Amino acid sequence: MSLSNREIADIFERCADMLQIRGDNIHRVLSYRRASESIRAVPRDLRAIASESGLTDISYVGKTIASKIDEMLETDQLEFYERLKSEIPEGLVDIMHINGVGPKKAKLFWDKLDIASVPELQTAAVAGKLAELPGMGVKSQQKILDGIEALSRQTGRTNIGDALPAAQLILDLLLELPQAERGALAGSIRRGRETIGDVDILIASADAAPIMHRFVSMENVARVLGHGPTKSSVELLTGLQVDVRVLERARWGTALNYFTGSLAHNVKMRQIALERGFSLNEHALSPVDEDKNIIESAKKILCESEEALYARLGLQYVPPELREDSGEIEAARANQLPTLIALEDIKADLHMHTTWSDGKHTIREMAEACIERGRQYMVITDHSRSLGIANGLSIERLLAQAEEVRQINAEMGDRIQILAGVEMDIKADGEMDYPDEILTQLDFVIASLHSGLGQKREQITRRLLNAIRNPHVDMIGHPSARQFPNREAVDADWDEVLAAAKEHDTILEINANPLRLDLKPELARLAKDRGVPLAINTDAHRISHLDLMPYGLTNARRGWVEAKHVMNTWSFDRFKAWLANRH
DNA sequence: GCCGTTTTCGGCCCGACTGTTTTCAGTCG
Repeated sequence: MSLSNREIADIFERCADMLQIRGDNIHRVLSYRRASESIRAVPRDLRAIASESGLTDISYVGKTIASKIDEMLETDQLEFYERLKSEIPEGLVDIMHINGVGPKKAKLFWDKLDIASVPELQTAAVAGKLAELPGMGVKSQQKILDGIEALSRQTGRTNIGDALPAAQLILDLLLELPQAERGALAGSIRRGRETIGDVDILIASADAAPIMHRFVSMENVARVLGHGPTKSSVELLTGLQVDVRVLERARWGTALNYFTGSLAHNVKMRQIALERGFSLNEHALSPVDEDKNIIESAKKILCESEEALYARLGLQYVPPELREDSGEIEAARANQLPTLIALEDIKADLHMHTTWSDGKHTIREMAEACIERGRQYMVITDHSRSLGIANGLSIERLLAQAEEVRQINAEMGDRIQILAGVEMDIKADGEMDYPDEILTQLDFVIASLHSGLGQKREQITRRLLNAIRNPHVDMIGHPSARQFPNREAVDADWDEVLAAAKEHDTILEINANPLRLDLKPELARLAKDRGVPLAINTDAHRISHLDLMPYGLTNARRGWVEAKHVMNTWSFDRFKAWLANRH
């Protein structure tokens, strides 16, 4: 066994927590946190990076952390972490993750009451022992009990497909108030992350009280976590936490930028502001003196729009999806940000299901729905015979379906072009689910992994390569097969997979379903950098799923993908010519 | 512990809110 990127990132995160409890320098703690986040986002195997350009190429990985990574890759453990564990009980890290408890409180409980786990803390709280501690009281004790309960209720982060509609409803509700001048979603939901910790909403208004009141008294509020004059937080009945902040319209640009994040992006923004003689916060750009102290007498610069703020700092406007400190600041400075793909660029959907397998609507119904959504062409791609659970198509049924697709396509005239395809299983042994002579009779073939997802890297990689090298396979569907919340991406050698896809001109899909979003952004970025053709598809199993396309677009944008990288932005004639050339 | 379009040393965000305080500490984002 060898440690994965994720496991290594987890270890660094726990190191940061323990160092913080121990009271180490906060910037040292932050270094470990930043390194952890950075490693988590790396799409390639750390081992490959170590043997090539070197681990310090990863941002926030310096000499010390690089050598710690090396140690983990070689020995599967980290001496530094083991030492910390002998010093700080691991349970304190869990305690620190309770809402309302930080490193100081965790250490206090350990020092004074010898508490080293969440259950012990709960017992002490129920017995009323926490309230007797210095700086604590009955309310703090109750808050901790609530926090423990919330922790057990919550399964972590919320998928964007659940969070976004819920957030949008609340925003719309607040914007109905006459006092609300404008409003927006901020935070990770605006950046389009796959999962959301909590929802941030900003409202511009000169009269905050009615907005705060309306927000905390919504009918779907489970409990009010905070209710101040300009900021309130609630937990919804679904367990999702939502924060609303009210601010002056004149400060909208700085505030929206600040609360959109990411933290790492904001840090860089502030650095650039300082270079230009300003301290930047959510309220304004404030002129500073040589010692970087704010000059109180100087006039502060307010920004009513984000565009104005970026312009003030000499930067191109950075779309929210790029704000992860992964090169966007440098690109904005050099005026070299990409023109990200947008929904209007999409001309087709290359992956959808019908009643022939596990879809809910007929070919004709899906076609009409695609026409309504402005698609110029589409591919019907039901499941193949091995996927029995999804009513996969036998060879006879597959060919009969292709016949029906062509018939309906003829009926549709020039309203839309429908191609006959299939989503074929890459079987667990690496074989394709249909023989070549059947595949030649189809217009478009997707190959996907649906089984044997826990196989070892060599085996998964070999299966993907088999599919990519098959001359009849045009696209790999949801290549990593990850699914939120519980199914991890398969372990594959993505360097090899991308190289093969490039060589054989095989499309890798960006699956738009919010439970998949696969390729993930980091891999999509790597793929387009290496010249691999991409496509963004809904994988619709019913008409309403066709509207999930924007999630795929957002995911692609997070991978710096432009329209020119994506095949289903092509005209039908160009796409058809590409297919003809392949087959 | 990391980082460098002022730098290889000296920075690294800080304001709102809560609960405990009686002027502030801790947490959060």
